[in-house]
Order: sequence, then C-alpha cells, then structure tokens
Amino acid sequence: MRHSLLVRARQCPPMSNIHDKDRYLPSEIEPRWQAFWDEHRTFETRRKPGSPKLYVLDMFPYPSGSGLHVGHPEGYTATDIVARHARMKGVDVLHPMGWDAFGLPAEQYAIQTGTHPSAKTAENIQTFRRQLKMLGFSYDWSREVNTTDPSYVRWTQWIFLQLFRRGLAVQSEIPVNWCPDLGTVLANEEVIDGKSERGGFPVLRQPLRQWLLRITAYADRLAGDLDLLEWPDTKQKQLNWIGRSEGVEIDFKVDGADEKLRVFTTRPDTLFGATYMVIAPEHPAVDRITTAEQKPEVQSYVAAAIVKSDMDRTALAKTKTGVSTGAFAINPVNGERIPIWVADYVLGAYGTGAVMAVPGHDERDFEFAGQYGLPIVEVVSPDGALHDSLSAAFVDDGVAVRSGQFDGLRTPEMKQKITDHLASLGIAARKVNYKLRDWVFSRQRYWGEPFPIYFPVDLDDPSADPRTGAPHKVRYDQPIAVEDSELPVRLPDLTDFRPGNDPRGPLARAVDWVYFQKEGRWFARETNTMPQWAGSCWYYLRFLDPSNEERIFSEQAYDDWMPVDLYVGGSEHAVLHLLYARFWHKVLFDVGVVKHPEPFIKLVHQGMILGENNEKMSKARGNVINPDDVVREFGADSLRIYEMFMGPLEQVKPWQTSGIQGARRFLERTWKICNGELCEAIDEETARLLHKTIKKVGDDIDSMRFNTAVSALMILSNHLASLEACPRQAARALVLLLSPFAPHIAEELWSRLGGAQTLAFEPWPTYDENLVRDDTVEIGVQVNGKVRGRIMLAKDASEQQALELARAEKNIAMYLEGKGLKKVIYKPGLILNIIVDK
RNA sequence: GCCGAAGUGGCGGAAUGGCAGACGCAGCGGAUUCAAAAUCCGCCGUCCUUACGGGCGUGAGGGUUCAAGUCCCUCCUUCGGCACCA
Repeated sequence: MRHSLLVRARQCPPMSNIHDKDRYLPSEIEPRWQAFWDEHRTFETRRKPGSPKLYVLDMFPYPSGSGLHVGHPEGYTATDIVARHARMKGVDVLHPMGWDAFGLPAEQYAIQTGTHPSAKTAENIQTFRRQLKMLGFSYDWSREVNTTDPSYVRWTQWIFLQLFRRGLAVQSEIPVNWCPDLGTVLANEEVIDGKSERGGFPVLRQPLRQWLLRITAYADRLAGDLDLLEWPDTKQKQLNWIGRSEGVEIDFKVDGADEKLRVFTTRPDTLFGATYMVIAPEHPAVDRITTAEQKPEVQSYVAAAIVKSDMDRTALAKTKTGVSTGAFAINPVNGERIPIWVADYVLGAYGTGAVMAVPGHDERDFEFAGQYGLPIVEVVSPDGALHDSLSAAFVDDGVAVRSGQFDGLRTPEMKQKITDHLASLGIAARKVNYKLRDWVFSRQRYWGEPFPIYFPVDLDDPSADPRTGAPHKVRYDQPIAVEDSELPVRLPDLTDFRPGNDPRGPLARAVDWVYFQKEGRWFARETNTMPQWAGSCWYYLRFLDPSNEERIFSEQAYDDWMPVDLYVGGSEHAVLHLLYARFWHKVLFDVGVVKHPEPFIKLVHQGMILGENNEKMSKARGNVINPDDVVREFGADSLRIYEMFMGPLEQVKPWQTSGIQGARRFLERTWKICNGELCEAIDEETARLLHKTIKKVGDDIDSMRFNTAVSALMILSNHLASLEACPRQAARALVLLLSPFAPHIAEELWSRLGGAQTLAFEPWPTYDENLVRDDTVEIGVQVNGKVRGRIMLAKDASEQQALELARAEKNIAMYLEGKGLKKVIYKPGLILNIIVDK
C-alpha cells in the first residue's frame, strides 16, 4: 500500500511540486521580461557615430474604445522583428510608437456622456499602451507622442502656418453637404438620395466657407517622385488618384456673341467630329449664353443639378440628362455651328468645366447624342475606310477620316499635327490636368486642432462687445496668422460638444475664446478645426526629437534618422494618409525643414486578418478575436509566432485558433530542448542544418518573409528535439534566431543558457558558407521529362558519373532498357533528364 | 467599365523555369495512461495496385521548353481600389 502510493507520487506529482523552473509559463516569463526592459531602458534609442541606422515605423493607431484587435500585432510584430534583428546586427534603430488621438469616436462619446473627449482619449491610450507592452514590442517608449497633446498641436499648427504663409492654405466658398437638422456637414458617403443616412433629414448642397490645402499645386511632384520609392501597388493607386492627364485646351467662339468657351480634351484629333458642346451646370458662362427662350428650362435644370450631391450626379447606370442653351459654338476647324448644351455629366471642377462632344469617339457623348438625337460623325476609322453609322463609339487609335487636310494620319500623329495647327492660330495650348482636387481641410467639430488663424471684427458700434451678440461682421477675407510664439492655440473647454445648428461648428459657442481684443480692436478666432489627418501627416518627424521645446526637431536628430527606412501599415491608407503626408513633407522640403524629397522609402501593407469564418472581423459578426484573451491563454510569444507563421505578411488571411496551438507547441518544444540535456560536441548533420537555418532566417527577415523564417526555426527545433542531447552551440544559436520573433522566451532561455543580462544586443549568429553548401546532394532523375527515381551524388559530379548512378537504379534502368539514348540534360545539383526514343 | 493583386491537399500555406505540396493545423493508426489531457512514433493530394510501382494532378483552354505552379496568349472566378475626370 505504502509502496504504490510512493510510486504514484513520483509519477504524478501534484502541481505545486513541479518546479516552475521546468515548465514554460508565459504568464510568468513575459511580464517579468517586460519589466526588465522597462527598468533597464533596454530599447531607448541610441545613436553611435559611424554605425548604420534604421528608422522602422509603424502606422500609429487611433486609440479606440474597443482596444487592440489582432490586426494590430500583425504589422507591429513584423516591424519589431526587423528592429530587433537590426539591433543584433549592430544597427542603430529608431522604433517609436504614439497615438493618433483626435477624431470623431471620442467626440461622439463625449456628446453622449458629457465628459471631455480628452478624458476618454487618455483612458483609451492607457489601454492601448498596456496591450502593446503586453506583446513585448521593443518600442522606445520615451519617445511616445500624442497628437492631441498641446506640445504636439503646437507644431501641427506651426506647419499649418508654413502652408498658410506660402499661399497653400486658402479659404474658399465651396459647396458642402450641410444638414441643418443634424447641424453638421456630412461626407458624400453619408448622404443618400439627398437625405442624411442617419435620420433621413434633408441635406443641402450649400456653399460654405472652408479651408483648402492646395495639394494640386504639388500634383506633378507627388506623381513624379513615386519613382524614388520602394512601394507596392500603392504607387499605382496614388497615380490613379492624382490622375495626371495630358491634353489640349481649345477655344470655341460662341456664335453671335463676344464670348469664347474653352474646353479640355485628350483627343484633339477628333475635333472634326465635335458635333455639339457641353458645359457643366456650374459653368460661369451658362447665364450669359443661354437664349431667352431656353432660359426657364436651363435655370431649373441648373438649380436642380447644383443641389444634387456628387453621389447623385455620378450614380451608377443613371441615364444622362441635359438641356440645350439655345446657343451655338463654332467648330474652329470646319466652321460648323454646333449646339451648346448644359448637362451634369460634365463636371464643373475638372478641366475647364466644358467639353467638346465627339459622340463618334467617346462613349459618354455617344450615349448622350443618342438620347437627344444629336449627330454622330466618324472621324477616326479603325481601318481607314468610311463607315456611315456607328453602333458604338470607337475610342481606340485609328486613322483620321472626314478631317480635311488631316485625313489619313494615324491617331498619335494626328494629335500632334492638329494641336500644332490650332496653336499656330492661337486658339489652343497643350495642358496637363489632374483628377486630384484640393484638400478640404476644415471640420465643424470640436475634437481637432484649432486653426492658428484669427480675423478682424467690424462692429457697427465700435464700443460694443461682440461676445454679447452686438451686431458685427467677421472679416474672413482678412485672415491673420497667430504668432509662432503664441502657439499652440488651445481648444476651449466646453461642456456641450454637439455640432449644433451653426455651420461655424461647436467652437463658435465659446464666445470668450472666439473673441478677443488686441490694441483696442476686436478679433475672432477661426472656429473650424483640422481633420484627423493633420496630426498623422507629420508624426514620423516628431519622433525624431519629441521633447524639443524650441524647434519642431533638431537638425542633428533629423540627420541621425531620416528618412524612414521601413513603414508598415494597412493599405486602407494607401491614398489618403500616405498622399497627405507626402504633400506636407514636400512643403516642409520647400520650407527647408526637411532634406529629403520623400519621407518613406520602403512601404509594406500588412494584410487584414479575417475571422475564423473567413469574414471581416466585427462585433456584429461576432468573430472578433481579442488579443488579451489570446495572450492569457497562449502567451504573447505564441501570438507573435502564430501571426507571423500564418502566411505572407501582405496577404489577407483568416484566423485559426487551432493554428496558434501549433505555435505554442513549437515554443514548448524549444523550451524543453534548451532546458534539457546539452552536449558540447556537434555532429555534422546538426551543424549543417544549424548553419543553413542561420542563413535562411536572416535572409527571410531581410526580405520580410517571416512565415518561412518561422518554418525554418521549426525544422531546426524538430531536429534538435530528436537528439539525445542538444549541442550547446545549437541551443544558443536557436535562441538568438528565435529572439526577434518570440523575445520573452528567448530572453529567459538565454539567461538559463548562461547568457548575460539581455540578448537584445547580442551579435546575430553567423554561418559558415561551407556548412551551408551541401557537397552531396540528392537530385531527381527524369526519363523523357518524368521523374523516375533519385540519386545521391557529389554536387559537382560529372554528367558521366550521374548517368552511371542513374543506370544503376532499378526503376530508371527499366525505363532506359532497349531504348536509344537521344539526349541528356544534366544540371549539377538540380536535375538529370534522359531523353530516349519512345 | 477601368486599374491592381490572387487562384496549389480537408484548412493556412511552401517551392532562383529543374524531385509540387516544405512547415503548421485538422484527421487516422499506434505507444504511454486505470482513464483522459499533454507528449512521443507512424500515415496523410487523388485514382489503380496486396506490394514494387503506375495513371492523373497547382482555376479553364492553348503555346514556348528537354523540363512550366513558375514564362507567353485567351478566358473564368475571387478580393482590393477607382468609377461620367473628356
């Protein structure tokens, strides 16, 4: 009885008797090492003269109320691996993190609860910081920035003033979607059939004073400098967005009036086929040229069109509408009178807001002409022959026909010739247009950066106080920049953050903030705020020198780290954020603040992680994976390993909870190897595998193929686990190779293997080329292109030797027997292909 | 419609034009266990064959090549972006 109890106790000791030392306990190891890194300031940025540098940047998060989701650690783990690997290679690394903390959700929450948005924002940041630390990222937390911090806002405003002083920030009355019932301006996406998406209230297209940033002035450079960048398809997306288009502007006389209409076209070669002209409803000449009898119809058409949102005007499958102005233009090449129409398929904001319509060679004009019975003339023929009727617009290049002296020219040549001809008459000029529009930069919101701008106030009674509602006029036409020394302009405290029914926004209610006196004169502050993009446009620059009170950053800090070598973030920012940031950078380049034309050299977008059901993760779908839960159950290292192992970083991939189990098993195995019996000698097979793994993991990190790097580590770990005892040098190297991926377990094992302090700066293992290269290899032997066997031979074996070995294989010999040898293809180390008679 | 990316086992995926399916998940069989979990060993594209082996296989169809998942052409599907930009 006693005996069996003893045996049982030995075989199955109660939990408390197992030395924690022997078990892999992420919940114990991980916080301990995080505390170590914090206490020892392990990852505070150091810049050593003469060392190479690497600036590895993550797109900083908006600290939402729901906390981190599993998508965040994907990109963040990737950059962390790159950063940790670089440190071990002796590179100085800048790897910072911060918060893009202005924005609507915090404001909505404030409206609902009446608490100040800064309170909720601070709380959310706490959560995000805790979660990021929990994942063991090697950020230099001493450089944390927060876009809502006044010391940060100060420099956002300072940059705005640079734009303002250069005439790149201007005010304009542009039509916006104003919803009086909701008391706010809405985005195009928030307007459906002229009503607000929420509530169904009427939305008016109303001109409202807005700040515009003249990004179009930089369109050419923003397009051209993409060539300097190591970016994925994002470049193409930006090019499409910028929409550079080379064409010609041509003047048409209006018949019987002293009026010219200028059109933009990319197809001047089709001028002979222009059978009517269309101007946009917003075109300034509409009123002047419309004949008396057409006036009522045109006016009502224009009135209806202008109120429509862009969405309504460009709605899919919508049939085109338009009305005749009754006026005619003269086609400059053939003197024909062509009718001028108003139609909203022509955009007022692009080109000249007027087009020459060539229904024979433009699909839109073809459709419109068919609808209103306008003539369709072929002037470009695919084969040079004349065709009397067209069933569809022919938009490809061809040969000019019905084009007078130009007949017979091919389209590209025709474009040149006719443009030269028109230019010599002084009625045309080559022109480049862009789809890109100027950037509407103001929001009628509370939780954003105030503009560092104020305006003079004209009072009817100069002794009155505008704060009491005395009649006055704000001179928006005379914007004044706040002095640099007075920055930042802080947000006033409000208790009610609702937008209200005033298009000036909630800040207008803070009358004591808005109005102030200077040298006896009253002034009013700008009450719009900046959009959320503002802070994220330049945060990568503040990381250089985040606590500099004197300057945006020091020149030394700039020279130390810029440009950003690697930038990782979601592709949802492919155009907006990444275009805006490039624009600001170029302005700062012109100001002389930065020295490189582009901020982000290499860009990578991590792919979205879908839910286990292959759908986008969302609360509504109930498929959200919470990193807190995953870390509690499996540990941060397992999460990191799994997310890197899922597949290529850029790819969209579904989460599989069972998959993370595999990552955990791999770490358990590695734990067991390193805590088990070690030996000093190393056998050749192990040495070869080890050195190959060292090479592969390094190469894979360099090319950001983390999934195959993890795979290589697993193969090594599986092999070492199969040995009686693990060679000490293999265990040490495995731990170092693993450390960028799973830093906590690696630090723990490293210290148990006798390593000092931290492995964060331990030299990255090197490999022996001789051990990486195999002398003896197994190659496939094909007969007539089909693999029939495999042979082991020296890497540099001769063709003769290879053939002999192949013939010795029974199966291969069978296929060769009695057949005449026609040809032998032998690629040493790769393949032997024997071609024989059939 | 236009631009871009991608289609490989049951699943995630791997493969400088040279042995398709590495590695992992799931599954199956076995060892261990009173039992289970965990762990360890083995099998694991598909069809034919007791086996040795063979046929077929990387969205579809054609082509180039001694050799194609990989290169070229046509098409289909999925995903992302743009969408009357003259």
